[in-house]
Amino acid sequence: MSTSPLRKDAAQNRRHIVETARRYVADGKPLQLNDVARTASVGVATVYRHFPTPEALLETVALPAIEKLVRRAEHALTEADPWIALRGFLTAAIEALLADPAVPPVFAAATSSLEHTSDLKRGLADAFTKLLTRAHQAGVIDSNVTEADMIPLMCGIAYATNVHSALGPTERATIGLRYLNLILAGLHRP
Amino acid sequence: MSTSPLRKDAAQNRRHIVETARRYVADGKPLQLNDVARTASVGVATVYRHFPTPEALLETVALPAIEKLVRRAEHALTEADPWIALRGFLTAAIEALLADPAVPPVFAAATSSLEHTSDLKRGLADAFTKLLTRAHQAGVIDSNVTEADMIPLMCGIAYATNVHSALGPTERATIGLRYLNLILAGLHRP
DNA sequence: CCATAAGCGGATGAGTCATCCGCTTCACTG
DNA sequence: CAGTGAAGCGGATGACTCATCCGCTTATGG
Repeated sequence: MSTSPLRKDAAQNRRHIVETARRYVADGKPLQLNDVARTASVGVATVYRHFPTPEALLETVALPAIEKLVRRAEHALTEADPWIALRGFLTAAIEALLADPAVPPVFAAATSSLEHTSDLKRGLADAFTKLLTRAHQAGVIDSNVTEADMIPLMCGIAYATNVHSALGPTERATIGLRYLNLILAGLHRP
Repeated sequence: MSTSPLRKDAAQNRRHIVETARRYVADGKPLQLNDVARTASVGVATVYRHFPTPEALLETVALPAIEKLVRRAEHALTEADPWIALRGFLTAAIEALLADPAVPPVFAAATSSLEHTSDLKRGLADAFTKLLTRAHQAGVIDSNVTEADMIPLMCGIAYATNVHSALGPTERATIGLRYLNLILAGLHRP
Protein backbone atom coordinates (compact mmCIF):
# COMPACT_ATOMS: atom_id res chain seq x y z
CA MET A 1 0.00 0.00 0.00
CA SER A 2 2.92 2.36 0.65
CA THR A 3 4.64 3.99 -2.31
CA SER A 4 8.42 4.17 -2.12
CA PRO A 5 9.51 7.82 -1.89
CA LEU A 6 10.23 9.61 -5.16
CA ARG A 7 13.69 10.56 -6.22
CA LYS A 8 14.39 14.26 -5.60
CA ASP A 9 14.34 15.27 -9.28
CA ALA A 10 11.23 13.21 -9.92
CA ALA A 11 9.42 14.92 -7.08
CA GLN A 12 10.32 18.31 -8.46
CA ASN A 13 9.11 17.39 -11.93
CA ARG A 14 5.89 16.22 -10.41
CA ARG A 15 5.44 19.53 -8.63
CA HIS A 16 6.17 21.44 -11.84
CA ILE A 17 3.55 19.42 -13.66
CA VAL A 18 0.88 19.96 -11.04
CA GLU A 19 1.62 23.68 -10.92
CA THR A 20 1.36 23.94 -14.68
CA ALA A 21 -1.86 21.97 -14.66
CA ARG A 22 -3.28 24.25 -12.00
CA ARG A 23 -2.60 27.22 -14.22
CA TYR A 24 -4.27 25.43 -17.14
CA VAL A 25 -7.39 24.73 -15.13
CA ALA A 26 -7.53 28.28 -13.81
CA ASP A 27 -7.34 29.57 -17.39
CA GLY A 28 -10.00 27.16 -18.55
CA LYS A 29 -7.57 25.43 -20.91
CA PRO A 30 -8.21 21.72 -21.48
CA LEU A 31 -5.76 19.46 -19.64
CA GLN A 32 -3.98 17.83 -22.58
CA LEU A 33 -1.08 15.88 -21.21
CA ASN A 34 1.26 16.41 -24.18
CA ASP A 35 0.58 20.09 -23.97
CA VAL A 36 1.08 20.28 -20.21
CA ALA A 37 4.36 18.41 -20.67
CA ARG A 38 5.69 20.93 -23.17
CA THR A 39 4.63 23.87 -21.01
CA ALA A 40 6.22 22.31 -17.94
CA SER A 41 9.45 21.66 -19.92
CA VAL A 42 9.29 17.98 -19.24
CA GLY A 43 9.09 14.89 -21.44
CA VAL A 44 5.67 13.56 -22.30
CA ALA A 45 6.47 10.26 -20.68
CA THR A 46 7.22 12.00 -17.40
CA VAL A 47 3.73 13.38 -17.27
CA TYR A 48 2.15 10.08 -18.25
CA ARG A 49 4.23 8.26 -15.66
CA HIS A 50 2.97 10.44 -12.82
CA PHE A 51 -0.56 10.86 -14.16
CA PRO A 52 -1.83 8.11 -16.45
CA THR A 53 -4.91 10.13 -17.45
CA PRO A 54 -6.01 13.76 -17.45
CA GLU A 55 -8.49 12.85 -14.72
CA ALA A 56 -5.72 11.73 -12.39
CA LEU A 57 -3.95 15.03 -12.89
CA LEU A 58 -7.16 16.97 -12.42
CA GLU A 59 -7.89 15.13 -9.19
CA THR A 60 -4.44 15.97 -7.92
CA VAL A 61 -5.02 19.62 -8.72
CA ALA A 62 -8.37 19.53 -6.94
CA LEU A 63 -7.05 17.73 -3.91
CA PRO A 64 -6.26 20.65 -1.60
CA ALA A 65 -9.67 22.20 -2.15
CA ILE A 66 -11.38 18.90 -1.46
CA GLU A 67 -9.36 18.28 1.67
CA LYS A 68 -10.29 21.72 2.91
CA LEU A 69 -13.92 20.95 2.28
CA VAL A 70 -13.69 17.74 4.26
CA ARG A 71 -12.24 19.66 7.19
CA ARG A 72 -15.09 22.12 6.83
CA ALA A 73 -17.57 19.25 7.01
CA GLU A 74 -16.02 17.99 10.20
CA HIS A 75 -16.24 21.47 11.62
CA ALA A 76 -19.93 21.66 10.67
CA LEU A 77 -20.60 18.56 12.75
CA THR A 78 -19.57 20.50 15.86
CA GLU A 79 -22.23 23.16 15.30
CA ALA A 80 -25.12 22.73 17.69
CA ASP A 81 -28.04 23.83 15.48
CA PRO A 82 -28.60 21.14 12.83
CA TRP A 83 -30.07 23.56 10.30
CA ILE A 84 -27.28 26.09 10.67
CA ALA A 85 -24.73 23.30 10.46
CA LEU A 86 -26.21 21.99 7.22
CA ARG A 87 -26.71 25.39 5.63
CA GLY A 88 -23.26 26.57 6.61
CA PHE A 89 -21.59 23.57 5.12
CA LEU A 90 -23.55 23.68 1.90
CA THR A 91 -22.65 27.31 1.51
CA ALA A 92 -18.99 26.50 1.92
CA ALA A 93 -19.35 23.66 -0.55
CA ILE A 94 -20.84 25.89 -3.24
CA GLU A 95 -18.15 28.45 -2.68
CA ALA A 96 -15.53 25.75 -3.11
CA LEU A 97 -17.14 24.39 -6.26
CA LEU A 98 -17.29 27.83 -7.82
CA ALA A 99 -13.88 29.02 -6.70
CA ASP A 100 -11.88 26.12 -8.15
CA PRO A 101 -12.86 24.81 -11.58
CA ALA A 102 -10.98 21.58 -10.89
CA VAL A 103 -13.42 20.54 -8.18
CA PRO A 104 -16.82 20.08 -9.87
CA PRO A 105 -15.78 17.43 -12.39
CA VAL A 106 -14.19 15.41 -9.62
CA PHE A 107 -17.44 15.33 -7.68
CA ALA A 108 -19.57 14.77 -10.76
CA ALA A 109 -17.53 11.74 -11.82
CA ALA A 110 -19.02 8.46 -10.66
CA THR A 111 -15.58 6.99 -10.10
CA SER A 112 -12.20 8.42 -9.18
CA SER A 113 -8.76 7.57 -10.52
CA LEU A 114 -6.98 8.17 -7.24
CA GLU A 115 -7.49 6.09 -4.15
CA HIS A 116 -7.16 9.17 -2.01
CA THR A 117 -9.88 11.04 -3.86
CA SER A 118 -12.31 8.17 -3.37
CA ASP A 119 -11.56 8.21 0.33
CA LEU A 120 -12.20 11.93 0.60
CA LYS A 121 -15.45 11.64 -1.33
CA ARG A 122 -16.55 8.85 0.93
CA GLY A 123 -15.68 10.95 3.94
CA LEU A 124 -17.73 13.79 2.61
CA ALA A 125 -20.68 11.50 1.95
CA ASP A 126 -20.47 10.27 5.54
CA ALA A 127 -20.46 13.81 6.84
CA PHE A 128 -23.52 14.53 4.72
CA THR A 129 -25.27 11.52 6.13
CA LYS A 130 -24.62 12.72 9.66
CA LEU A 131 -25.66 16.29 8.92
CA LEU A 132 -28.85 15.11 7.24
CA THR A 133 -29.71 12.63 9.94
CA ARG A 134 -29.44 15.34 12.55
CA ALA A 135 -31.56 17.69 10.48
CA HIS A 136 -34.17 15.02 9.86
CA GLN A 137 -34.37 14.13 13.52
CA ALA A 138 -34.79 17.78 14.40
CA GLY A 139 -37.52 17.94 11.74
CA VAL A 140 -36.03 20.97 10.04
CA ILE A 141 -35.85 19.60 6.50
CA ASP A 142 -37.91 17.77 3.90
CA SER A 143 -37.82 14.11 4.87
CA ASN A 144 -37.46 12.86 1.29
CA VAL A 145 -34.04 14.33 0.65
CA THR A 146 -31.21 11.88 1.19
CA GLU A 147 -27.45 11.96 1.27
CA ALA A 148 -27.37 10.64 -2.31
CA ASP A 149 -29.09 13.81 -3.50
CA MET A 150 -26.63 16.23 -2.01
CA ILE A 151 -23.62 15.90 -4.30
CA PRO A 152 -25.72 15.91 -7.47
CA LEU A 153 -27.65 18.94 -6.28
CA MET A 154 -24.48 20.82 -5.44
CA CYS A 155 -22.98 19.94 -8.81
CA GLY A 156 -26.23 21.01 -10.45
CA ILE A 157 -26.03 24.43 -8.84
CA ALA A 158 -22.43 24.84 -9.91
CA TYR A 159 -23.38 23.80 -13.42
CA ALA A 160 -26.35 26.17 -13.56
CA THR A 161 -24.08 28.97 -12.43
CA ASN A 162 -21.60 28.22 -15.17
CA VAL A 163 -24.30 28.24 -17.84
CA HIS A 164 -24.16 32.00 -17.31
CA SER A 165 -21.00 32.19 -19.38
CA ALA A 166 -18.96 35.36 -19.41
CA LEU A 167 -19.44 36.39 -15.82
CA GLY A 168 -16.75 37.35 -13.36
CA PRO A 169 -15.97 35.15 -10.34
CA THR A 170 -17.73 37.52 -7.98
CA GLU A 171 -21.06 37.62 -9.79
CA ARG A 172 -20.84 33.88 -10.23
CA ALA A 173 -20.43 33.33 -6.51
CA THR A 174 -23.43 35.58 -5.84
CA ILE A 175 -25.60 33.72 -8.32
CA GLY A 176 -24.49 30.34 -7.02
CA LEU A 177 -25.41 31.30 -3.49
CA ARG A 178 -28.76 32.60 -4.66
CA TYR A 179 -29.49 29.25 -6.30
CA LEU A 180 -28.39 27.42 -3.19
CA ASN A 181 -30.73 29.53 -1.09
CA LEU A 182 -33.55 28.71 -3.46
CA ILE A 183 -33.01 25.04 -2.84
CA LEU A 184 -32.50 25.55 0.87
CA ALA A 185 -35.78 27.43 1.00
CA GLY A 186 -37.47 24.47 -0.67
CA LEU A 187 -35.77 22.10 1.73
CA HIS A 188 -36.38 23.92 4.99
CA ARG A 189 -39.21 23.00 7.31
CA PRO A 190 -39.30 25.97 9.69
CA MET B 1 -31.81 34.62 -46.61
CA SER B 2 -33.74 31.86 -48.43
CA THR B 3 -31.97 28.56 -49.09
CA SER B 4 -32.60 27.02 -52.49
CA PRO B 5 -34.35 23.66 -52.11
CA LEU B 6 -32.13 20.59 -51.87
CA ARG B 7 -31.82 18.09 -54.65
CA LYS B 8 -33.82 14.93 -53.98
CA ASP B 9 -30.78 12.70 -53.30
CA ALA B 10 -29.19 15.35 -51.13
CA ALA B 11 -32.34 15.64 -49.04
CA GLN B 12 -32.40 11.90 -48.52
CA ASN B 13 -28.77 11.82 -47.48
CA ARG B 14 -29.48 14.59 -45.05
CA ARG B 15 -32.33 12.62 -43.52
CA HIS B 16 -30.15 9.51 -43.26
CA ILE B 17 -27.50 11.52 -41.46
CA VAL B 18 -29.92 13.06 -38.99
CA GLU B 19 -31.51 9.67 -38.30
CA THR B 20 -28.12 8.12 -37.67
CA ALA B 21 -27.14 11.00 -35.44
CA ARG B 22 -30.34 10.62 -33.47
CA ARG B 23 -29.46 7.00 -32.82
CA TYR B 24 -25.97 8.03 -31.72
CA VAL B 25 -27.32 10.55 -29.25
CA ALA B 26 -29.85 8.10 -27.90
CA ASP B 27 -27.06 5.58 -27.32
CA GLY B 28 -24.88 8.19 -25.67
CA LYS B 29 -22.23 7.85 -28.37
CA PRO B 30 -20.25 11.00 -29.13
CA LEU B 31 -21.28 12.69 -32.38
CA GLN B 32 -18.09 12.31 -34.41
CA LEU B 33 -18.84 13.41 -37.92
CA ASN B 34 -16.49 10.95 -39.65
CA ASP B 35 -18.03 8.17 -37.66
CA VAL B 36 -21.60 9.24 -38.35
CA ALA B 37 -20.73 9.41 -42.05
CA ARG B 38 -19.48 5.85 -42.13
CA THR B 39 -22.52 4.57 -40.24
CA ALA B 40 -24.87 6.46 -42.51
CA SER B 41 -23.05 5.06 -45.60
CA VAL B 42 -22.26 8.49 -46.84
CA GLY B 43 -19.06 10.34 -47.65
CA VAL B 44 -17.48 12.43 -44.93
CA ALA B 45 -17.79 15.53 -47.05
CA THR B 46 -21.53 15.03 -47.34
CA VAL B 47 -21.90 15.21 -43.60
CA TYR B 48 -19.63 18.23 -43.31
CA ARG B 49 -21.50 19.99 -46.11
CA HIS B 50 -24.84 19.66 -44.34
CA PHE B 51 -23.49 20.13 -40.81
CA PRO B 52 -20.25 22.07 -40.50
CA THR B 53 -19.86 21.14 -36.82
CA PRO B 54 -21.14 18.47 -34.45
CA GLU B 55 -23.13 21.20 -32.71
CA ALA B 56 -25.08 21.98 -35.87
CA LEU B 57 -25.99 18.31 -36.24
CA LEU B 58 -26.92 18.07 -32.58
CA GLU B 59 -29.15 21.11 -32.83
CA THR B 60 -30.89 19.59 -35.81
CA VAL B 61 -31.48 16.41 -33.86
CA ALA B 62 -32.85 18.39 -30.93
CA LEU B 63 -35.08 20.57 -33.09
CA PRO B 64 -38.36 18.66 -32.90
CA ALA B 65 -38.16 18.41 -29.11
CA ILE B 66 -37.46 22.12 -28.82
CA GLU B 67 -40.28 23.05 -31.16
CA LYS B 68 -42.62 20.94 -29.11
CA LEU B 69 -41.47 22.73 -25.99
CA VAL B 70 -42.11 26.13 -27.55
CA ARG B 71 -45.66 25.07 -28.39
CA ARG B 72 -46.04 23.88 -24.82
CA ALA B 73 -44.94 27.31 -23.61
CA GLU B 74 -47.53 29.01 -25.75
CA HIS B 75 -50.12 26.66 -24.36
CA ALA B 76 -49.05 27.54 -20.82
CA LEU B 77 -49.75 31.19 -21.51
CA THR B 78 -53.42 30.34 -21.98
CA GLU B 79 -53.70 28.85 -18.49
CA ALA B 80 -55.54 31.20 -16.16
CA ASP B 81 -53.69 30.54 -12.89
CA PRO B 82 -50.17 32.03 -13.15
CA TRP B 83 -48.65 29.58 -10.69
CA ILE B 84 -50.14 26.52 -12.36
CA ALA B 85 -49.09 27.85 -15.74
CA LEU B 86 -45.49 28.29 -14.63
CA ARG B 87 -45.28 25.02 -12.77
CA GLY B 88 -46.88 23.08 -15.60
CA PHE B 89 -44.51 24.46 -18.16
CA LEU B 90 -41.42 23.88 -16.03
CA THR B 91 -42.50 20.31 -15.48
CA ALA B 92 -42.85 19.78 -19.21
CA ALA B 93 -39.47 21.39 -19.75
CA ILE B 94 -37.71 19.06 -17.32
CA GLU B 95 -39.41 16.08 -18.91
CA ALA B 96 -38.19 17.23 -22.31
CA LEU B 97 -34.63 17.81 -21.07
CA LEU B 98 -34.48 14.37 -19.53
CA ALA B 99 -36.21 12.49 -22.33
CA ASP B 100 -33.95 13.66 -25.15
CA PRO B 101 -30.21 13.87 -24.46
CA ALA B 102 -29.77 16.15 -27.45
CA VAL B 103 -31.70 18.96 -25.80
CA PRO B 104 -29.71 19.98 -22.70
CA PRO B 105 -26.46 20.90 -24.45
CA VAL B 106 -28.40 23.05 -26.91
CA PHE B 107 -29.89 25.07 -24.08
CA ALA B 108 -26.69 25.18 -22.08
CA ALA B 109 -24.71 26.59 -25.01
CA ALA B 110 -24.44 30.37 -24.97
CA THR B 111 -24.66 30.54 -28.73
CA SER B 112 -26.31 28.39 -31.40
CA SER B 113 -25.00 27.32 -34.79
CA LEU B 114 -28.40 27.38 -36.47
CA GLU B 115 -30.43 30.50 -37.01
CA HIS B 116 -33.59 28.58 -36.33
CA THR B 117 -32.38 27.31 -32.97
CA SER B 118 -31.57 30.82 -31.84
CA ASP B 119 -35.07 31.92 -32.81
CA LEU B 120 -36.64 29.11 -30.84
CA LYS B 121 -34.53 29.84 -27.80
CA ARG B 122 -35.47 33.47 -28.00
CA GLY B 123 -39.12 32.49 -28.27
CA LEU B 124 -38.80 30.35 -25.18
CA ALA B 125 -37.10 33.15 -23.27
CA ASP B 126 -39.97 35.45 -24.19
CA ALA B 127 -42.52 32.94 -22.98
CA PHE B 128 -40.59 32.67 -19.72
CA THR B 129 -40.62 36.41 -19.34
CA LYS B 130 -44.38 36.49 -19.75
CA LEU B 131 -44.97 33.57 -17.40
CA LEU B 132 -42.74 35.13 -14.76
CA THR B 133 -44.23 38.57 -15.11
CA ARG B 134 -47.69 37.16 -14.54
CA ALA B 135 -46.48 35.17 -11.55
CA HIS B 136 -44.71 38.18 -10.08
CA GLN B 137 -47.75 40.39 -10.51
CA ALA B 138 -49.90 37.78 -8.82
CA GLY B 139 -47.31 37.67 -6.03
CA VAL B 140 -46.98 33.90 -6.15
CA ILE B 141 -43.21 33.68 -6.56
CA ASP B 142 -39.97 35.03 -5.14
CA SER B 143 -39.50 38.46 -6.67
CA ASN B 144 -35.74 38.02 -7.21
CA VAL B 145 -35.96 35.27 -9.76
CA THR B 146 -35.75 36.47 -13.34
CA GLU B 147 -36.15 35.01 -16.80
CA ALA B 148 -32.33 34.76 -17.09
CA ASP B 149 -32.32 32.28 -14.21
CA MET B 150 -34.78 29.85 -15.68
CA ILE B 151 -32.77 28.15 -18.43
CA PRO B 152 -29.69 27.74 -16.23
CA LEU B 153 -31.78 26.34 -13.40
CA MET B 154 -33.50 23.87 -15.70
CA CYS B 155 -30.16 22.80 -17.15
CA GLY B 156 -28.80 22.49 -13.63
CA ILE B 157 -31.59 20.13 -12.65
CA ALA B 158 -31.04 18.03 -15.76
CA TYR B 159 -27.34 17.94 -14.97
CA ALA B 160 -27.88 17.00 -11.35
CA THR B 161 -30.13 14.20 -12.48
CA ASN B 162 -27.52 12.87 -14.85
CA VAL B 163 -24.85 12.86 -12.15
CA HIS B 164 -26.75 9.83 -10.91
CA SER B 165 -25.17 7.70 -13.60
CA ALA B 166 -26.48 4.21 -14.28
CA LEU B 167 -30.15 4.87 -13.72
CA GLY B 168 -32.99 3.98 -16.05
CA PRO B 169 -34.98 6.71 -17.82
CA THR B 170 -37.94 6.24 -15.49
CA GLU B 171 -36.03 6.71 -12.24
CA ARG B 172 -34.24 9.65 -13.82
CA ALA B 173 -37.52 11.35 -14.67
CA THR B 174 -38.74 10.82 -11.11
CA ILE B 175 -35.61 12.29 -9.61
CA GLY B 176 -35.62 15.22 -12.01
CA LEU B 177 -39.17 16.09 -11.07
CA ARG B 178 -38.31 15.78 -7.39
CA TYR B 179 -35.48 18.28 -7.83
CA LEU B 180 -37.74 20.60 -9.78
CA ASN B 181 -40.31 20.47 -6.99
CA LEU B 182 -37.59 21.34 -4.51
CA ILE B 183 -36.83 24.50 -6.42
CA LEU B 184 -40.49 25.25 -6.99
CA ALA B 185 -41.07 24.96 -3.26
CA GLY B 186 -38.29 27.47 -2.69
CA LEU B 187 -39.75 29.74 -5.32
CA HIS B 188 -43.40 29.65 -4.33
CA ARG B 189 -45.01 32.38 -2.23
CA PRO B 190 -48.31 30.76 -1.24
C1' DC C 1 34.10 6.65 -7.30
C1' DC C 2 31.10 2.83 -8.82
C1' DA C 3 27.04 0.14 -9.64
C1' DT C 4 22.43 0.13 -10.22
C1' DA C 5 17.95 1.12 -10.53
C1' DA C 6 14.87 5.03 -10.89
C1' DG C 7 13.66 8.29 -13.95
C1' DC C 8 13.89 10.85 -18.33
C1' DG C 9 12.68 12.35 -23.11
C1' DG C 10 11.18 12.46 -27.56
C1' DA C 11 10.56 9.62 -31.79
C1' DT C 12 6.90 7.18 -33.33
C1' DG C 13 2.59 4.44 -34.82
C1' DA C 14 -2.26 4.64 -34.13
C1' DG C 15 -6.20 7.35 -34.41
C1' DT C 16 -9.16 11.51 -35.28
C1' DC C 17 -10.39 15.76 -37.88
C1' DA C 18 -11.91 18.48 -41.76
C1' DT C 19 -10.67 19.90 -46.55
C1' DC C 20 -10.16 19.60 -51.33
C1' DC C 21 -11.00 18.17 -55.95
C1' DG C 22 -12.04 14.95 -59.75
C1' DC C 23 -16.14 12.32 -60.68
C1' DT C 24 -21.31 11.26 -60.66
C1' DT C 25 -26.06 12.30 -60.70
C1' DC C 26 -29.97 15.23 -60.88
C1' DA C 27 -33.00 18.47 -63.10
C1' DC C 28 -34.15 21.18 -66.68
C1' DT C 29 -34.33 22.45 -71.76
C1' DG C 30 -35.23 21.78 -76.45
C1' DC D 1 -35.09 11.41 -75.18
C1' DA D 2 -30.41 13.41 -75.40
C1' DG D 3 -27.58 17.06 -73.91
C1' DT D 4 -25.76 20.21 -70.51
C1' DG D 5 -24.62 22.75 -66.50
C1' DA D 6 -24.76 22.89 -61.87
C1' DA D 7 -25.44 20.58 -57.52
C1' DG D 8 -23.78 17.09 -54.91
C1' DC D 9 -20.79 13.14 -53.87
C1' DG D 10 -16.88 10.48 -51.75
C1' DG D 11 -12.70 9.26 -50.01
C1' DA D 12 -7.68 10.32 -50.25
C1' DT D 13 -5.04 13.18 -47.68
C1' DG D 14 -2.22 16.38 -44.58
C1' DA D 15 -2.57 18.41 -40.11
C1' DC D 16 -3.08 17.36 -35.51
C1' DT D 17 -3.61 14.79 -31.03
C1' DC D 18 -2.68 10.73 -28.16
C1' DA D 19 0.02 7.54 -25.38
C1' DT D 20 3.76 4.00 -25.59
C1' DC D 21 8.27 2.28 -25.84
C1' DC D 22 13.11 2.02 -25.25
C1' DG D 23 17.88 3.67 -25.25
C1' DC D 24 20.07 7.17 -22.43
C1' DT D 25 20.89 10.07 -18.06
C1' DT D 26 21.20 10.95 -13.26
C1' DA D 27 20.40 10.43 -8.33
C1' DT D 28 21.48 7.49 -4.52
C1' DG D 29 23.73 4.22 -1.33
C1' DG D 30 27.77 1.72 -0.58
